[in-house]
Amino acid sequence: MNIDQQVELLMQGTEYGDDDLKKAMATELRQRLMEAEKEKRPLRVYCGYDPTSKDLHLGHTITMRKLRQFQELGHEVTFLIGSYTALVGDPSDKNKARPVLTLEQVSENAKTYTEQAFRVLDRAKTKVRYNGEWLSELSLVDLIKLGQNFTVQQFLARENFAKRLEKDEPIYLHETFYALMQGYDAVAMQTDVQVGGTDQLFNIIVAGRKLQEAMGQKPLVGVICGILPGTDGVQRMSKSTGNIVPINSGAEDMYGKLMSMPDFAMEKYMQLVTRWPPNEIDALLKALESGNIHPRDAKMKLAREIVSIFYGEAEAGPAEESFVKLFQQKEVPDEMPEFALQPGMTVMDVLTGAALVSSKSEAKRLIDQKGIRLDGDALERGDVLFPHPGVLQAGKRRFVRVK
RNA sequence: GGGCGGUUACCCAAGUGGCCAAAGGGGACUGACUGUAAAUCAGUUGUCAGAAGACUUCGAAGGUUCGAAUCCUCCACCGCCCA
Repeated sequence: MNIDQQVELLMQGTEYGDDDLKKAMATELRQRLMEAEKEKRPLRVYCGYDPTSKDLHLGHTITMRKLRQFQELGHEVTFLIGSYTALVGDPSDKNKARPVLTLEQVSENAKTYTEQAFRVLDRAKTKVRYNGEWLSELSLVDLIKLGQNFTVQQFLARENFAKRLEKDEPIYLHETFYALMQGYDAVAMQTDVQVGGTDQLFNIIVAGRKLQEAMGQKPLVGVICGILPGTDGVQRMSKSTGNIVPINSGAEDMYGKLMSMPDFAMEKYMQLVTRWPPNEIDALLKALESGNIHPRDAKMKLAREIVSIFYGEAEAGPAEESFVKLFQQKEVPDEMPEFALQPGMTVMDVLTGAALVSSKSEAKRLIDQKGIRLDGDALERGDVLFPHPGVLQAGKRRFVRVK
């Protein structure tokens, strides 16, 4: 791959909210790549992760995919765990302050976090580090000196702070440390390239570069990845919005969740999560536009690609088959939880016993709405004896085999 | 430290003594339609009970009242302004 192709690939799916900035970064990236080639050294690339939760979803993996691209081009990738920054909580993507984690929670989360990350990253080529390594060494004086590089106005100009200010919501002093800490990460690791989401724009472009310059380093190139929308196609994928595609919930679940995304979200997913090169994505998008490919089929191709990234082709195939069977041919899934029917049990007993519903009221509602089916036939009442063993279905996607 | 305001169900938000299980919106869920897409239509959205009804809920705890989300006291948390 020549340098221009590399730049195109690495800039795929990036978003700077400003064309000039994007061009500038692309140019700088190109220069760095050339330098690296000439000096026969890999670029030092990193992305930081705050292990605020244990379970990763697709949104978390966007930057990992980007790191992977760097790895495949032979660069040195560091998976940085924000053991210290997590103590602060990044204010970036929230209009609220984030809860602060304890060190124990951080290290516990970090473990499962990296494990899942290696489904995308090449384990052998990834360095894992914790920013507590250097941040814990900083003295108060050091911190003050870092702070001298920034003005309060710069922080207040940030969208998320400005918004909170506008709405009279709290902005805590410690939140402003986050950018300093992250900027210092870049300095400590003498970073060439930092990868992050658009919510990290300020931390990377302002804080990281500025501190590096102040410390006499060459300012890093920021590769700012676009934000992945959730299964609703609009809002950023996040647990609190409830629109996530978890990466640890099984191939079938992932396939199904991906198929439920709106058509218009496909392009983002192609750019941000697949392994497809830019030209292939273009071709697929063109085929979609001209009607040469049915949107559903494109989505199936997309879902299969993504599932196979995380589970391998061996599991992606069957996941697709069972999806087709289940939803296109309306058959019941092959595997589902089982529930042992006891003599004398009513429909209600089974529904609550098998945890298909969270309350009896909910069960009654579902029954009234014809949402409870046994072997395909809607059950009319909850207070009668359970008719016979079979497949009990609540709504579209909750199944239990009653034996 | 002083002055003022806020805290309502998953979220936003109305409600200032009975007609409040609590308007409205969002979200979610169910059904129809479908490509588990979008859009649309109909419905549901505290718990328990076979409609009736009962019980628990409006930051926490006490109190006034026949009756409180609404009034009083105190506590906690938050914001704004002044210092």
